[in-house]
Amino acid sequence: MIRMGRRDNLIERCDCVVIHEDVVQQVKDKMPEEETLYDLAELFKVFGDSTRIKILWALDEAEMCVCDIAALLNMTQSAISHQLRVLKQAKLVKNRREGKVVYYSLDDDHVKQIFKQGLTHINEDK
Amino acid sequence: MIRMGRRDNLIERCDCVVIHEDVVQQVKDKMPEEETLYDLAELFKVFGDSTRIKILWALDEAEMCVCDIAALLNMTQSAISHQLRVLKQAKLVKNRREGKVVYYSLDDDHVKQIFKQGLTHINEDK
DNA sequence: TAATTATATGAGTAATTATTCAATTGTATA
DNA sequence: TATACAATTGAATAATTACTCATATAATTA
Repeated sequence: MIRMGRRDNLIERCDCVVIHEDVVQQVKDKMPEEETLYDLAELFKVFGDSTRIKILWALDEAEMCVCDIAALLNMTQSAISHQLRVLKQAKLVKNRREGKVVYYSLDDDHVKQIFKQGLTHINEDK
Repeated sequence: MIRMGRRDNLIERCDCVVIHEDVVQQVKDKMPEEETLYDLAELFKVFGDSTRIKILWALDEAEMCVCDIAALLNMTQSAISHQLRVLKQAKLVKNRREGKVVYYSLDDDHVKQIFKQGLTHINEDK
């Protein structure tokens, strides 16, 4: 039974016979670092919630305070605040304080580009 | 106390006084349909898992069978199969059967573009 | 200072989900 | 036909998470 991983015990947990060892090795060599792919997934996870998508879209139109966003999306201010925290940690939004009011805005130029790519895929399904 | 939503009871659940009613209304008019934003979030949710990101990246390099992917990622073939199901439902991958083996490949040209945009954001953090 | 308001935050809860495990399906072959 | 194997699938579980509720913080104003 041919199994891979002799070089670097690649497949301790694979429960099947390797079919195309050469292809696997080639692709393995081309894969980015584990951490890069993890970070990428973490970023998309932030985009993977409709509330956050709405917030990002809204902030792309105009700078808004927490209360405005809550009104716009018909949600509690607390829920919005929690999500803004997530977006800020992901460095997608920034804020500035003006008295009691905190204004949020986009902190990244690529947000709309990422949206566009996503929409292209969605609309492809005719 | 000025509250919004008179026109279309927008803010039943907002628990704060609206600060910038005009801005909220302007942004509201520019927001895409609820369904569009939901679909967009659903798509990014698929990208928001490192296992799936790895699978997509791998398939961008080469067509592979389930067993190959499991070996490459050092995971069980069952786990991979479950994730391939998710990716297929999202129309991101397609497959073809050749005897006992099922080969998977990308079903979308934009996957790499979406990756690139994401990486641009990540690498922006110096 | 006390009251008000905008925002943030921590704990709790319900829902979602990635993986495991066991069993099944589909195909090839001995 | 019986066996082997790639892949799929369903149930169970553990972990994550979006939101609520109550409370705290920060800034303004009476």
